[in-house]
Amino acid sequence: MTGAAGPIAEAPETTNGSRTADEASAAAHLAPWRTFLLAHARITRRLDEELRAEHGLSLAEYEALLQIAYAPSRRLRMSQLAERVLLSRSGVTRLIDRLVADRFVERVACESDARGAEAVLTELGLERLRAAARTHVRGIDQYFLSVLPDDELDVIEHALGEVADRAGRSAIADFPPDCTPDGTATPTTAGERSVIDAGRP
Amino acid sequence: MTGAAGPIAEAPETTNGSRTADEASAAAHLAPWRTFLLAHARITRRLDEELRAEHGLSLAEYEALLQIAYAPSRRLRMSQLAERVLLSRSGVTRLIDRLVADRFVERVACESDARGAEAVLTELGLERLRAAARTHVRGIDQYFLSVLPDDELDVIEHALGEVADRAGRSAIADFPPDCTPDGTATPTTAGERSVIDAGRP
DNA sequence: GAAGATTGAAACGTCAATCTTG
DNA sequence: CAAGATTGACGTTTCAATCTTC
Repeated sequence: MTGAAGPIAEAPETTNGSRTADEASAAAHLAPWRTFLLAHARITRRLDEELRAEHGLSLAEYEALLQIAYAPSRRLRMSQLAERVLLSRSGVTRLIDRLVADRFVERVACESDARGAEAVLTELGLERLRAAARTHVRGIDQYFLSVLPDDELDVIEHALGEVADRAGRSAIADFPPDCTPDGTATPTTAGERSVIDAGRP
Repeated sequence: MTGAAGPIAEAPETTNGSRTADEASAAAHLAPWRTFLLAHARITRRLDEELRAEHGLSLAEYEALLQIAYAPSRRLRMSQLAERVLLSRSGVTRLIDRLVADRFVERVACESDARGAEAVLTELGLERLRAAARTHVRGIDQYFLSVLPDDELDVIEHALGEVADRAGRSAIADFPPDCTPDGTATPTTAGERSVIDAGRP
């Protein structure tokens, strides 16, 4: 397990029975991460497809409408919307452009701060949102919530909350906890480590 | 909890003390899903930023190189690559275009099937991959694996595997398990249900 | 005709620069 | 000058159409 050769080792196909034990432990270690990626990609795609097919809304558009609907007076400042839908400011500007073109939202100047703009949900937008919500709730239940027992959902919520929190702290500054200049980094993800170590004599 | 008014109810601000109990149970029910989205967005962005900054590779490019490297003879058919990196066929064509331009990959005709093309990792590509793998492994450890105890990782892997599986089955056909034509759907995601129910007299 | 791969057109998102207002 | 929002230029990804080979 130490001098892991793995599939990226120098010798093309065999060095000494690599591709069995190493490969297994590698896959096992990376598995949670790849499963996480796969689950996200699949569900997200499903929800998006179903919303488009049944209501002509992308998932991003739906989530924007929902966030606006949840805000007081059904209106929300652009930058706050950006935070809630995980998009850049300019991304939100353009998303709202589309929703305005569809008459689901109106863009109005902010009274208290003339620099600001607010997105206000229209009656038409609310109707569309209500219809789309059925589809979206059904999808989340079908593909996520109803698939898992409550205790597993609890673990996921807690664990991924921890994860999101860890990844959310300042981009720079908490960088080199296990990354040393001389290359004595301490990666523990066995699978890809073979990629790293393979080049060493 | 039944006639939930929620924040999307007809009356602008009050109907009967909505926005406390309803709001709380709504948020609680949706929380695992939103946490899942947030965690994915944050980690993915971090990994991508770090790979770009330290090695000039996007996360997608890195993952493509890795998949090719893991394949026998370090070569992979385009369509197989598409499956493994969760991209469309045309997406992969263009991704490989970039990697070819960077000299990390060569595109060669498939011997056994003249329709096919294979992406072959170059020596330069392997070197870059090895360097980048350090960064990537460090990131996954730092933001994901090392954040969680093993038993939670096990739950996540198992649970999200289940989820990915459920969302991976045929797009059509397994649609209407809890969606009836007359609108008696059974959404259980309390939060957004208020959006749905609010319009009813 | 079906499958593998590529291409053109378009959708969507980001960064950097800009404009306006605080 | 800092903050909110928008715009222009650009990169990436997808869909639909196409070309080639099975």
